[in-house]
Amino acid sequence: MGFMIAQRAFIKVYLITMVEQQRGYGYQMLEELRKDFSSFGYSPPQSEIYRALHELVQEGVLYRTKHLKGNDPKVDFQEIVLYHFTDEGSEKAELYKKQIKGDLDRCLGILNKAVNDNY
Amino acid sequence: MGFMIAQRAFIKVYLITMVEQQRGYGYQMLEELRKDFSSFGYSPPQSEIYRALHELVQEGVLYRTKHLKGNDPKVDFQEIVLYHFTDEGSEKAELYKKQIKGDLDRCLGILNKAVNDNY
DNA sequence: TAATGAACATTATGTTCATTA
DNA sequence: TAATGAACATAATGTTCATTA
Repeated sequence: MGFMIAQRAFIKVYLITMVEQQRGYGYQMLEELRKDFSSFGYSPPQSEIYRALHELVQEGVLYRTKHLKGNDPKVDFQEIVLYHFTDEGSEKAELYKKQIKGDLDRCLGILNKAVNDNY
Repeated sequence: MGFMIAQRAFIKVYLITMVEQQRGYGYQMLEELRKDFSSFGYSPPQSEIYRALHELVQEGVLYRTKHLKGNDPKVDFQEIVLYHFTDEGSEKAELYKKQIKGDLDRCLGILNKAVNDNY
């Protein structure tokens, strides 16, 4: 076991939740997370998002589809990658989330204890 | 800023608190921390304790004194190292603790948000 | 085994670069 | 600039070894 939860795992859980809600592609999720956490002074690095997504694909949780962003190819032909659950993906994802939930609680326990013990 | 608090910083705060309370030497503090956190599945590695203590000395917060562990040198001549605050040490330590408190709260905020958002 | 310390190895990250229907 | 990805660099750890008044 490590000390705190790994950033990667933390991000993966968010990505899973976002895919559940059909929310967007990598860059978009990155922006959303950055916005959501900016008040905490936390800005997830771009590389971590993509690494996390790649891992989820590797692990057979997600698969990818490519699309053009805009509907008018003349104006906007930027390619984006959307993510979806594979057949066993939803199940795997839930298991993973459950595991990470334990980790989050563990970290909360440790940190709360530290506050109690030292302040 | 990083993601979670670093283990080193976390341990340093505990060491400072322990030195405030005159509790023991490195190995002993290690054992105590391990015992305290065993229920969380967290066992701080030995190297981190010593590294943290060395850093606190480097930073001018603590200084060291060497002693023999037992009072009877025939029975026990194991050398131990005790730590004390330097003149400016207490002040520095309090500042450091204050800083880390902010970090702890930040981490708690992030983790609680994650639980709310994903579960 | 207790106690300290250093050396070594590895992983998780952060940073920068490359590419573009 | 938006979007994706890979490459590179480094810091923070975890693991093992050495030493012992």
